[in-house]
Amino acid sequence: MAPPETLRVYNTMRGEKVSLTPLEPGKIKIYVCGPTVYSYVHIGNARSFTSFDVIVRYLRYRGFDVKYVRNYTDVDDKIINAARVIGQWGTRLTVQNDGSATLDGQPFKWTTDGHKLTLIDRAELPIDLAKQTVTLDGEALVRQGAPNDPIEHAAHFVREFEADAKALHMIPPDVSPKVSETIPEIITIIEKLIAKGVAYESRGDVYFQVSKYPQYAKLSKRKLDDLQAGARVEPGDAKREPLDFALWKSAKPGEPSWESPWGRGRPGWHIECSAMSAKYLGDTFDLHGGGLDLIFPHHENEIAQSEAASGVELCKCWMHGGFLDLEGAKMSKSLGNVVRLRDALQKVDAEALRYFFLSTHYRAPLGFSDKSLADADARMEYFYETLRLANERPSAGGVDDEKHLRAIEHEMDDDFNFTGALGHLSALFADMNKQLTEKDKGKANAALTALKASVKKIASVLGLFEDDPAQWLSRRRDRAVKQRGIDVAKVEAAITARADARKAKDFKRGDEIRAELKAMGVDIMDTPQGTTWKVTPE
RNA sequence: GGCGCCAUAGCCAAGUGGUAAGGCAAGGGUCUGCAAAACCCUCAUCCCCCGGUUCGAAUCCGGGUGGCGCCUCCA
Repeated sequence: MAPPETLRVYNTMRGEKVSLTPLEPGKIKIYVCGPTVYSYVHIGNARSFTSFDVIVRYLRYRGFDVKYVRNYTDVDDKIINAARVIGQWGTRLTVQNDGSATLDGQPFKWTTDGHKLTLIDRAELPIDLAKQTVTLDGEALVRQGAPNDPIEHAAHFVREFEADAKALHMIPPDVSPKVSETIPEIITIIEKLIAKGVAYESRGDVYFQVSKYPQYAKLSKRKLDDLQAGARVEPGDAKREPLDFALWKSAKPGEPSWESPWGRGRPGWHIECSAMSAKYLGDTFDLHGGGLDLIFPHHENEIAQSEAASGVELCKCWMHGGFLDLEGAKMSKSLGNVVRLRDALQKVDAEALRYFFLSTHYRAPLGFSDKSLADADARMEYFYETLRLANERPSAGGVDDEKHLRAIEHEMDDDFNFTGALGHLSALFADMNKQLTEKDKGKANAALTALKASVKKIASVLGLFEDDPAQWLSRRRDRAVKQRGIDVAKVEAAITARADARKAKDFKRGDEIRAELKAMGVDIMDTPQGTTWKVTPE
């Protein structure tokens, strides 16, 4: 399929939807700001990455040759801090995913005010834990046996991220560069900026001089005067002007550092993305993605650095994903209202979580709640139950389904309107169910074959329906059984007893048994193949 | 304080000038011994409020109210 001419994308720089015109016909180069790997990703992060996952999948579905780069920030203050905490307490302190924690094998209590993890009830220990606080941005993330090496700490959480991403059915990017592996390129860019007179060295640090770059803040549309007012100067900073930001930070003891023309040190936060995107995508590329919170200062600084260095536009179109909200507030590690992805995946199926993410447009806020998750899970059950029945039918040719695919493409072509597409997906499944009850089986099977083919195509875009339906349904039931503490043997005995009662025409007893099971959360279905049962998760 | 986003039925949520997708819930029906599942029907004369532009606005403009975000680390 030839890539369409009509695809429109909301460009934050312009504040409106623009036609996606690739720099090179048929090819799209996209850079997505990846995670800072100091702890586990939360579902807010996951929502954003899932959005770009579907966007990349759709661009490929549409026939574009996509090069997808998503970095890991593995050199950063947060990582250094997290590793330091672990170095201090080492293997003695662990906090499990369920919130329980131990110190030297003994359970202890902890609280968090959103910024600090406070250990309580353990004043007798060598460290005065009654007063001691751990600044981990609300994340009680301490893993057993972690060494006090920030790079190793980061590498560990890269692996954890990759496991989580895979569990959420995300496609891997073509390139996942790391800061620690891009140091030479970072140094080269900084040298270029110094040579051009927009950056300067000061006491082993290097800063970007914002006043030398007149277009600064064109993405976030701020006025320099306003920024000036709120600018913060750290005590240790050697900036010329408050708005200047660090490209290179001189090494402090215990921090990872590399040799540079300015002495040992490490890169500032923003320069890495400039270096990595240039290295893998060139000076100008098509799409740049990230969360809304990255607009300022991260992307703003990225633009300033890259464009000052290269003299050309960094990116044709800036895409920003909306936040995931928990009880009306943005989910973020610094607020402490965090649900980790891996914890969410314990409670709900990965595809149900994906469906939930896609149920609101990628730029809009998405409210997370147990109910919204349960709704998504119930919807996935409907889809999979339909597919299970449809898969029992033999394939038959002769019919095409264009209607649903075209409708979904129409939605997706308009700024990746996942949610609009999902509306048409409902129509597709309703059609499948109609065909499943159609009297003319031959005709129905031909229609179902075409509809199943459409589902398969859409599945590849949404990252849904990748499981075998029967297995998916079975896993869902297993999880619900476990959650509700249901005794499977008891359920099956009850079903047998009911079958006996029904055989004896004792429908009253049969219905009593049904009611008893219902009270346990078990629904039974009488089918031509016998009685089956299902459990709705709590 | 500065900048920006949002406000659609009981709930969630698409829809950026042409007369309100979809899902959940609810009510009715078909099927079933009864159920479940599925399917069908019903469910916003109207899109926070006020004013304006227009033949025509949920959609554009101005004002107001309410919520959120960024301005410090953040997807």
